[in-house]
Amino acid sequence: MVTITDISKACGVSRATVSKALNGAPDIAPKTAERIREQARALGYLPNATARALKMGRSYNIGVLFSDPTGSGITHEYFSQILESVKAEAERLGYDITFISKDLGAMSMDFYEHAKYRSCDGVVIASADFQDPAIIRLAQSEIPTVTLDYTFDSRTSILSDNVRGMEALVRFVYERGHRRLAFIHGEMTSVTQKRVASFKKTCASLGITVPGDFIRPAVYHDPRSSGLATRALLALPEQPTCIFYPDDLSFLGGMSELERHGISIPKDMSVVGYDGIPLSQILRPRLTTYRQGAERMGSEAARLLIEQIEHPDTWLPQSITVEGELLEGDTVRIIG
Amino acid sequence: MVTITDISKACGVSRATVSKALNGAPDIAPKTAERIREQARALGYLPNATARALKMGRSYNIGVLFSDPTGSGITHEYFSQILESVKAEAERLGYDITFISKDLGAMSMDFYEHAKYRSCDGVVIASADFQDPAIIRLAQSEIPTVTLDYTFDSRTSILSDNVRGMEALVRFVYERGHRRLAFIHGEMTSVTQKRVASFKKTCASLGITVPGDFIRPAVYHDPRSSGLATRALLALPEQPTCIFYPDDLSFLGGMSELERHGISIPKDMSVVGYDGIPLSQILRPRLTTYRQGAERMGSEAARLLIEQIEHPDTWLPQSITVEGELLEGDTVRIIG
DNA sequence: ATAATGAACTTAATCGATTAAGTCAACTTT
DNA sequence: AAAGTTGACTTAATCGATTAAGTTCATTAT
Repeated sequence: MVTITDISKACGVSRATVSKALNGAPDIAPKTAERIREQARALGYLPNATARALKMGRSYNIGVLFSDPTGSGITHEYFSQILESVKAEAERLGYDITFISKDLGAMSMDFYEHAKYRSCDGVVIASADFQDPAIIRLAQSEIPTVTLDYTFDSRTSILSDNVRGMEALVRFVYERGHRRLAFIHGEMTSVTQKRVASFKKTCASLGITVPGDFIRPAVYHDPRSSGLATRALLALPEQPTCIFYPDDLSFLGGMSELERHGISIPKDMSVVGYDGIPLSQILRPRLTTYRQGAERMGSEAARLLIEQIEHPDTWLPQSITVEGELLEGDTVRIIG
Repeated sequence: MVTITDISKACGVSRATVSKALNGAPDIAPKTAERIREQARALGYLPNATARALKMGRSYNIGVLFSDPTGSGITHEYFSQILESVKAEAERLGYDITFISKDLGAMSMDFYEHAKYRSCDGVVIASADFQDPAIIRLAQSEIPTVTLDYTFDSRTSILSDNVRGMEALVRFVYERGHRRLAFIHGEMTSVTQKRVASFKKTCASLGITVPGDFIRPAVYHDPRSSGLATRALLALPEQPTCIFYPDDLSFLGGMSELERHGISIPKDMSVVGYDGIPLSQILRPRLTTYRQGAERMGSEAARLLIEQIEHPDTWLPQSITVEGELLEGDTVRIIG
């Protein structure tokens, strides 16, 4: 491995001079600096991030936390989009990313300890159980964090516009004549609460009454569970004309169930999804859904985290809401 | 930050003793070791991976390289499954993972330089252009590597059983009476070559003649391109009875195109995919496809890489082929 | 009683890079 | 000419942990 010592010997200067020259310090003669840089290139010198991190107390490495209780965090298209854009933005700003998990090999550590152990300059908490004490500990620690879709007190977060998204969907189907709307929702997280509340509120403001059994619990990203919820809806004496699914993938479970009953979309039943993953627009019929700005959420998360890392003293916690957009597919029939 | 120095002061011993005690060195009196461990716990001591890496020349960090030219490496379900299982296995063995990319912030470095810069103990090359000189440089460097779905000379690799997979699919549709098979394939990588060769060979051995225009080029994971290829096939005077798609996602493009022509699956046209991503089994009709053992490929990649890292002198390059399985969906009609 | 052995530590160097403080010669200022 | 200033370096400490090579003292062997 070529180190600054090798360069210093080759150039006949001290290691300090080499370090300064390579970092553009002002007290190095231009031609010395040039000679040093030339040698560094010739020898194939690469700075050692580890040594630099140790001395500077900055690793230029940020942690990313995906702790889906179901264990399939990054395999969901929505989250992998977020990961991809966090990664891209972080790299653009000179940071690498490392996954933060519980338990590393034999040592058992929690998220906070793992982040410290790896000297992460900050952590993006992308998908997690925000009630988990280990998550709370991390979010309340001295480590800069940015959470996605959840806000901890006095901490920075990136939020998807769940309230407006749901409102847009309800208005969209309302305008197409639907009055009997059923909503299958995911686990009762804060996001879900916002969506349910927005669904109810928008319905109410439009004069739509939603029967209690039109609101059905299911599990996010689980076609089976939304299939069951769909079946329950179909068993009701009076059926909805449009079903809201917790997310695009869940819609697929509903789709199979509807098919099994010989119900065709959108002729016999209208449906809308949520997320707007690329798949939703490849499917036929194209799903009407609300596309969350996953890409922007990821890049904003990385950007804000790094700003916070680089200006810790002047940092003011903030929440950014990233707007999405309604994708008008072919799964909502016009009634009347 | 609590360091071994703090512990050494609290216990009235030298830092060396603390280090040894915490690492279970044999020359520390059991009760001293216990006292030190007790203090470490009480003070909330966490080892510093950075310092340890600097001294030991081992970072317990492995790089993962996903460099899809289309830029959407990890957002594909197949690759995100691999990533997830590489991550899980690496963590189980005490390693963290860091993404390796070209260009980090202002510094421009290639993959090899990036891996060195971060002191990665090894790199899993999961998805890349294996002709890229930067990839070749990394794969031929002194850094331990494991490649997926490609073998560099004298290097370890994990291969998916493309030959057997394709053979299984051809035999499957053959047994159901199909004799006119069309194959839409992806970009001509080594994987594609294997699949095309296996397709042709199996057809030949079964006495099936494949017209030249039944073999169509497209692009992996691109529904649009496979849609176009599908259209071209439908324009032929004599059409196939079964279309092989390059992958499950590409099938979706074909599906839309077939639908547009009023062709129903599998009544009017049979199809098979490749990959066996979870989505393929959620769709209706369930896709007949060959499931690659993405999960095992990822965990084997991590396992072999780490073995290689930990026993560099006795390491013999090897290639492991991970078997997949045919998923019998509902997209192949029985003829006759 | 003296030497040898071994257990239980400590000393000090080291990994690679950064940086505050110091040195020294050349140049200005008065 | 003496004093001050500046430019261009060097010295040496430091980040936190590891480890080869001592050191010390108690115990055992001869």
